[in-house]
Amino acid sequence: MLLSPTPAEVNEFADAYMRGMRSKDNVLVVVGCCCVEYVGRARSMLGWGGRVVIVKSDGSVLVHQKVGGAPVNWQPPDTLVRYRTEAGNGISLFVIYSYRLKPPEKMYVRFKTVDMVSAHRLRDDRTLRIMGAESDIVDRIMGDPGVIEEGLRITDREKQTRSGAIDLFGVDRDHIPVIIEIKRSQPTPSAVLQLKAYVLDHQHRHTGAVRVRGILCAPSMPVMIRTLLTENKLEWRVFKCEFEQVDDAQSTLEEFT
Amino acid sequence: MLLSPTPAEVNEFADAYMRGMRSKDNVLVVVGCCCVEYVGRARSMLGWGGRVVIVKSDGSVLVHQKVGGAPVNWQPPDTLVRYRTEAGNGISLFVIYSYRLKPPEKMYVRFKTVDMVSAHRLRDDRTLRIMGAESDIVDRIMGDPGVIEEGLRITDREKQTRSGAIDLFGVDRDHIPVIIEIKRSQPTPSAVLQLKAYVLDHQHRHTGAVRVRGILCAPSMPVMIRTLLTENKLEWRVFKCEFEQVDDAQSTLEEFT
DNA sequence: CGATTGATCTCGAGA
DNA sequence: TCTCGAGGTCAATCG
Repeated sequence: MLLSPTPAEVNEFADAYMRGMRSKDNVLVVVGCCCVEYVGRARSMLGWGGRVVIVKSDGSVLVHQKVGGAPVNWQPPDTLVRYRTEAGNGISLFVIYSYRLKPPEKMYVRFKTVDMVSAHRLRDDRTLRIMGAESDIVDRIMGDPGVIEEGLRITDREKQTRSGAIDLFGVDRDHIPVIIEIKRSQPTPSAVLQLKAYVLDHQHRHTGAVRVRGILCAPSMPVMIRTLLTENKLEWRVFKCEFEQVDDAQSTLEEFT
Repeated sequence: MLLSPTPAEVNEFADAYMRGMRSKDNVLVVVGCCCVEYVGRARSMLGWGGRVVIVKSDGSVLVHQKVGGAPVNWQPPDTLVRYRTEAGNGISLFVIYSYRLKPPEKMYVRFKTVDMVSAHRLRDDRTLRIMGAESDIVDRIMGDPGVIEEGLRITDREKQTRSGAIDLFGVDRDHIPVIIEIKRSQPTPSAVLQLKAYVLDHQHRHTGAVRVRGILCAPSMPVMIRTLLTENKLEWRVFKCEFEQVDDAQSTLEEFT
């Protein structure tokens, strides 16, 4: 860790900690006044300002401004990273240069001052375990079909068809078959096409005047999607699954006053 | 900046630098062994491991593992952040707790050891200037319609229809109306549907035997998309905007050997 | 390897 | 405030 180092010192430091095979677990953090230039699938320029830059040994580079959840500039993993010093306008600069070929893109992060640079060996073999995926929502609806429609009864889950797997299959209160397609995020037109394919497939297999309902179930339903559904004689339900517990919301709010 | 501080010291440090109105420009960086719990739109758990955590004064919290371009856990801007110490299993923990109401989600980052904590005042009023967005490509084509087709004349940009906004609208050399949909990245089936909707909408409004052409313009055109376009009597043009300079690609490659 | 799909997407424009 | 579409989307999965 160095405080207010010269460009040459940062350069030496970065090379020392991020080069070689032993650096697999290492991460570099640089805080200072820099500008950023990106050329690749698009092109961008960011003028001088204080930022936090993270370089990971897998090649990821992240440039964070003081605001915003996303990096203002970045390179993805498997990018080649090199450290340099540059002489510009009489002052010396520390440069993080990153480059990759597919697609061809490069990024320059040029520091005119560095407040702090530090390297850290991160020992970490854990991966994120996440709950609330589409399958979990299917579980929830199987457990309580009433959230979709009164009198609905689910008979199959992940029912296989030649078009793929139907999320849920059942019958409504009038004994009419219902095909339900579930999306945990905002549905796309392809979700409508998918549902339509299931319905058509079911009608083909049960040749005759069998009526089949198709319902798209998602947390939101854009107008374009509603139009597509209506055109295809399909239905929709807006359903969102919340995981937040209400119990400590109150006490939490009090704490934040 | 503190090296190997106790949980109480980190807590005091974080509070001191991140509280109050003067901290608007401040960013906190914490490196250490932590675990993360998230509950909200989904739910997740991440076991103990070394990570880099960034807290911005706009409320953003980012948890980065040693690999990957995206944070493993995060909270977006406008999240409320509080620092605490917790006693767990005989050891003391430093905790970054963040919470927001819409949508309700919370995240706990619990540190059992902290290698380094630092706070930085980032002076930065610059915003990213980006070139090559979809609108820039639309500009480019407006300036030189010939890249799409000889004799094409553009009459409208962002022309509003009931189905949404058409990127470009014009007439070809035979005075036949042309609707152009532009994608800066690989087109999806929904782009075809969108274009089809515009064409149908135009035909509905101008009832009669008015012929309208629809052209999808993108940097690549997968076979499936070509099939869909053909089925819908639509056309396509492959058009890509290059930004990469070839000049230093060679020298760059040599440097990385 | 490219093609497709989901995401705690993020972010910004427009109603 | 909410909706909706674009993104240097990213990242995982599938053929």
